[in-house]
Amino acid sequence: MAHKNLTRKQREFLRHRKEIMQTALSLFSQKGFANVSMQEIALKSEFAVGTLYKFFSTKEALYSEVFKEKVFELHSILVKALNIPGNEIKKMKTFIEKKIQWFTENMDYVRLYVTEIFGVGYIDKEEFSQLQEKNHVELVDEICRLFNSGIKKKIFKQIDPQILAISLNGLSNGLLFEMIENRDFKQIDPNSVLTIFLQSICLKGTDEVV
Amino acid sequence: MAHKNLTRKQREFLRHRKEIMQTALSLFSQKGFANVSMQEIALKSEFAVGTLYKFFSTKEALYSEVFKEKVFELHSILVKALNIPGNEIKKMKTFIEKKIQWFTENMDYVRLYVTEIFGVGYIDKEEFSQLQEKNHVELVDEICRLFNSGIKKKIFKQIDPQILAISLNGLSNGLLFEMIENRDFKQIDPNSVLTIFLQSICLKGTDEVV
DNA sequence: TCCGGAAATGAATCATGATTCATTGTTCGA
DNA sequence: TCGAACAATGAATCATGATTCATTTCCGGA
Repeated sequence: MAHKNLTRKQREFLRHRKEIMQTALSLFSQKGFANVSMQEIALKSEFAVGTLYKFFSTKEALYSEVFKEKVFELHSILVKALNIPGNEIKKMKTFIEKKIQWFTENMDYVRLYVTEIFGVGYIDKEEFSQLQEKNHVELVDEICRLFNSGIKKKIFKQIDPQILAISLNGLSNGLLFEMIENRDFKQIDPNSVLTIFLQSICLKGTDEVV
Repeated sequence: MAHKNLTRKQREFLRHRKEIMQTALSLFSQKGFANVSMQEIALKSEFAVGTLYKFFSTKEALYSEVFKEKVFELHSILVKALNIPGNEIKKMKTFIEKKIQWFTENMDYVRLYVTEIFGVGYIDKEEFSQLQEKNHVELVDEICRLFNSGIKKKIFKQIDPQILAISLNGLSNGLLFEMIENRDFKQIDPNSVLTIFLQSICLKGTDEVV
């Protein structure tokens, strides 16, 4: 990104801002929006309360920034995964793997994410659901494209790609759900579950194709 | 349940209690724990604030009661669904249908449910996760039993029932996820998704079996 | 009808925590 | 070195809403 031609002051400003956001993310993730006070964020980030307000006009604004940054991060990882070089099955596997990896690494954050998505969140509803909608549609489209091309190549059976996209999304979300709900889930390899799904939509066995 | 041999006073007490809980459920579901005040619950339920405290020692306690009642309701519906008369596929379908039906009818509440499960909730963590753990294990066991008996009867392929149970749970949860995240999801018939899953684990086509 | 105690009431108390702003510290060009 | 402009500080303010409790209302028996 544009990082040159900024004065030292400006760079410092940005660095401080980022520091605050990181602290806030970690606290919000651990304890949820309502259970974190500005005092606490100030303390941990080693700024004064008043200073936080120099960067973010309200607690909600801070939260919103922090939150949206992560949404973008995840979305871009997923889209990227669907576009790696390789055949359709490779792409699907990468998609799932990346998703699971990200969720695993950001499990604390995922809680916030779910809370917001499910509508009892703290971010301005209009703004967020619009963003969310946009991402969601984009992703489902991308997955549909994947299935379509797989069907054309006779790798997949001829099933409505829309339904497949949602099944895939649903299955992977469900797994994540399971992982989070049930901490000792790790004994189970997500791949084995994915395999079941693949078996049902692939014309041939998956191993020979990958 | 035991409802006779109570004085009128006692019955009235119970009725009032239930009324408060219903109001609270509806408010909490719509706006989440943090965004509902005791004043508001009092107003809507047509009792005075002080009265609420005659029934529930704190706001958390009220919430907890309301919340747990619903958890029991869902759990008992699911267990019942797995034990209707019929073959294994019939049971699975009923299970999914009942689950989807309940989630659909209680969509507002589901938000609370998810929030709690994902750990940023307001109910005493220890107590709740113990209850949740118990229910979850019970359910997975029940589903495993189902798959085992299906495998024995050669209706299902020979796949680790534990993995199947989690896949099924994951898939149906994921669908619900999708339904809630994306309001216009209703265009898609959950059965079509279930069918994909069934195809991959059934030895024969499902239609002939049901 | 009258009385004692149970039940209900809601204004007042109190705790928490977001937000403000007068004060203090820092930077840097003259 | 000096001081104007900018940045940081955190104690004080203020709003919200949970909880309490002194008072009132209700009820059943004498």
